[in-house]
Amino acid sequence: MVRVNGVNALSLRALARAVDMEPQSLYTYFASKNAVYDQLFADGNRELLARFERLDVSDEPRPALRAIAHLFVSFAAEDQARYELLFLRTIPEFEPSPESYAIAVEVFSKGRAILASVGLRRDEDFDLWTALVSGLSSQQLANDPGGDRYIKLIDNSVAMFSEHVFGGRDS
Amino acid sequence: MVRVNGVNALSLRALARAVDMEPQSLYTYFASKNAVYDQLFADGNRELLARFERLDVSDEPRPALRAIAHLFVSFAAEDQARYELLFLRTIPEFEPSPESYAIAVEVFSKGRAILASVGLRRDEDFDLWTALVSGLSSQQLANDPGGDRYIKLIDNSVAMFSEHVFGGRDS
DNA sequence: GTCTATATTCTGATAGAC
DNA sequence: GTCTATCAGAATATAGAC
Repeated sequence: MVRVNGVNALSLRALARAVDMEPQSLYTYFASKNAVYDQLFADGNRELLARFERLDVSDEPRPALRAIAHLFVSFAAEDQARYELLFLRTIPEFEPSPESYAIAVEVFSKGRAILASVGLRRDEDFDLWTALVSGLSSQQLANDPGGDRYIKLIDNSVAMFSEHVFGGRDS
Repeated sequence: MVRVNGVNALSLRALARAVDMEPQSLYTYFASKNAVYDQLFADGNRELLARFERLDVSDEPRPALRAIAHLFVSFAAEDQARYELLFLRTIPEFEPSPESYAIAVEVFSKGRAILASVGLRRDEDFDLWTALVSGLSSQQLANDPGGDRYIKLIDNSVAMFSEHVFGGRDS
């Protein structure tokens, strides 16, 4: 539902109908609407974390950064609503529970650790990296949903970034 | 209203109350709720266009790019809801009217023309530029609203980008 | 665990008097 | 141009029978 109609189109009534239930029965499973968002938030982060953990990271910075960027932008491009829920603050009243937020922190730490392992350790560089990758993601979603206009720019972006932070050499 | 509570918090009733009107009287001014969004969309784009036109663009690429990036990221950081409305596809049912969309196209053309004037002419480079600048913007809004964590990275980002597209020389 | 029934409040929108 | 009155339906959520 959320994937098709956006994160704000979620209605407990429609969700219940989709699983052949009366809307009221959902309250057996979710304490509130935000609890549903919270579950989606947690699931999304778990999925991203799993992909990070499955990733075979090269020792060489450039191939490693390429793989990470492809992983993230693909994850983002797959599902606009999930991207909004996880990375944009688009539902003002929603805040993840501590348990769900902990998973998001884990994702962040994992990403950070991978980047550190290829030599990217400065806070500024990490922020610049996330800005670059999230920019490609959000532009892909907003301006070419379903296409690959910005996905095609990933390798070029990584080259630009690597040159900037690593200079001529490789670490 | 939208600025404070987000783009989805807009209700015609609350809007009417805010201007001391009965909700029904709004229909004298707006044919529908989407017409209100459309007005905001047009106003936002007009404002951005005006700022672009006011901008005194340097002949040198690097200072020019810095000024453009600062202009855009500042515009974005000022107002999360406006940014969502103009640049993210966060209201699924809303599509700007042809008249309003024309203003958005004008903004795009103006930005494109300014970048071309400092030597940035390839489509790919332009897309990479917008990804970088929108990445800084959306990260600033999502992770440090009201702060300057990503704004501080602008000059560094422009240096990285310029080096990549212009190489050693300046155009 | 699922249902019926219901509470409460909100939503966008229209008709027609003044 | 603004109002009153009203529609038709949406929303989240609770109480209590089975």
